[in-house]
Order: sequence, then structure tokens, then C-alpha cells
Amino acid sequence: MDKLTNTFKVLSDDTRLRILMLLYMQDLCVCQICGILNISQPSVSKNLAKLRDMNIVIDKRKEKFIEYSIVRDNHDNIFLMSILTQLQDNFEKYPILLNDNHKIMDKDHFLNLCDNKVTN
Amino acid sequence: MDKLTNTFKVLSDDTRLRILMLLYMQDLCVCQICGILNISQPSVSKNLAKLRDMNIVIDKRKEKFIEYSIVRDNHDNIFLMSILTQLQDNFEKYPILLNDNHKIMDKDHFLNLCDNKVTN
DNA sequence: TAGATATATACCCATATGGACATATGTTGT
DNA sequence: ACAACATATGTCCATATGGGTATATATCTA
Repeated sequence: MDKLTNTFKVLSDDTRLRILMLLYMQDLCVCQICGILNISQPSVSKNLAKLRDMNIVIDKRKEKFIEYSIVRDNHDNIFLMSILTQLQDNFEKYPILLNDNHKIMDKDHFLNLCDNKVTN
Repeated sequence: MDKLTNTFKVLSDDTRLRILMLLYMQDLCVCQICGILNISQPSVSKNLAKLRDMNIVIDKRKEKFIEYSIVRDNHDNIFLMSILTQLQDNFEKYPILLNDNHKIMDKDHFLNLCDNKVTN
């Protein structure tokens, strides 16, 4: 049952949920996630590390950047994936997630701008 | 988004998840839940109190006992309900939940036996 | 090779969490 | 009214969590 409660634990933090939804939409590197969510780089990195340790995401270096993507074909992640799908299907109910999703359009603005500053 | 992450937080604890699944199957009083799950009465009561505070369950006195039931018609609980439905549909994947569910048959054995002792 | 950029991680701290134990409160039966 | 039962709650404690700051590491560019 640990697997199950861990799935919910992963989703029970705002930052992680937002990161997961972004990655569910498309692969992104750390600085893009920082920029879109306006969250500090160490916080994003640490949450990604947690997700990586749980085999929920994998990282792949792309030159200067490290791109993260969701592991979709891991049997253990089926339930998690189904929840993300449900959230995606109901974006209109979650303004923050919807807004994050819109900002994916600006993802390239956040490359070469990763100075770790969170704007207020 | 708090509502959403709180839903996951509720589900991310073993005890609460097991209590919720029981109540999803049928209304039960505290001592029945203690007995079926073999969990101490204060722990069960406190988790139920949390669920009550979140309007996920309601309590109703039935003579000596207090019966808890899930609030199914609360709009805010729709997503939570859908998750519980999915879990119910996949009991075979979660032996602990399946076993708890079987033990609901013995629910009446735990009335008038609520001495708060957890057996090992 | 030096400086800038991108990412990871160690350390610290404030906060939240959940359970055990003890106890209070409410109910029932005699 | 008293004893037994059912439930709620207060207190304490060990543990987990997540973020900030500082720093280490890796890559790129000039």
C-alpha cells in the first residue's frame, strides 16, 4: 500500500503537483520550470530529485540543460498518470494549473535567464 | 488549488485511506473501525475528526455509538469520490484494502468490545 | 583558461504530522 | 447514582517535510 500512499504524497504538495502537470504536458528543463512557475531553482531541483528517486521522472542532459520528462511506461505510475489525466481534463477547475499551462508558451524565454531569482 | 492538494494529503496517510475506504463501503461506528483495522481508538477518532473538519465525513449518534458516513453529495468531494471509486474497482491491487473490506463482515463482533486494545 | 550559466546538493530551520498515553465527556444499563 | 462502555481531545514526542542560503559540479563561451 506504500506505493499508493506515496503516489498521493507526491501530489499533495503544490510545487510538485505543478511541476508534474507541466511535465505531463511536455518535457522541460529545470530553468524553464523555474521560470514558468516562478519558483527558486533549488526548490525545483529538489522536488525533481524526489520525483526522480521515485522513478516518476527521468533526466537527460541536452547540452547545457537537463531536460526532465515523465516516465509514462512504468507500471507503478499508472494510477498517478490517470490522476494527471483527470486534472488535465479539468483544467478549468484549477486556475493555477491552467495558468501554468498557458505559460508553457513562454518556455523559451526562460532559457539562458536562469539566475535563480524569484520575482514578486 | 489548496482544495486539490488537501484531497491528496487526506489520502496520503495509510490510516486515513483505510478508514475512508471502509466508510466508502458502508457507514460504521468508531469501535467497528478500530476493530476492523486494529488501530487504537484515539488514532481512529482523531483521523475521523480531521475528516469531519474537512466535511468529508459526518457523524451521527446512534444510541451508544457514533456512526460516521461519507458526505457524497458535497461538490468539493467529487474528485475524492472518484479516486475512491477507482480504488474500489482495483481492490485486487491493494491487498490491505481488500482484506479490510473482507473484515467488514465481522463488523458486529467489534460492538461492545471497544476496549481500545490493539492486538499484535 | 576564465567567467558565466545550469543544475545539484548540503545544511539549517520552522512547521506539520501522526501516534501513544492519559483523561474528559457522554451514554447505557442496573 | 454508579459502573461500564463509547468517543473525543489534550499533551507530549519523534519524525518528516519543504524552503532558503550557500556552495559544489558540470557545461559552455569568449
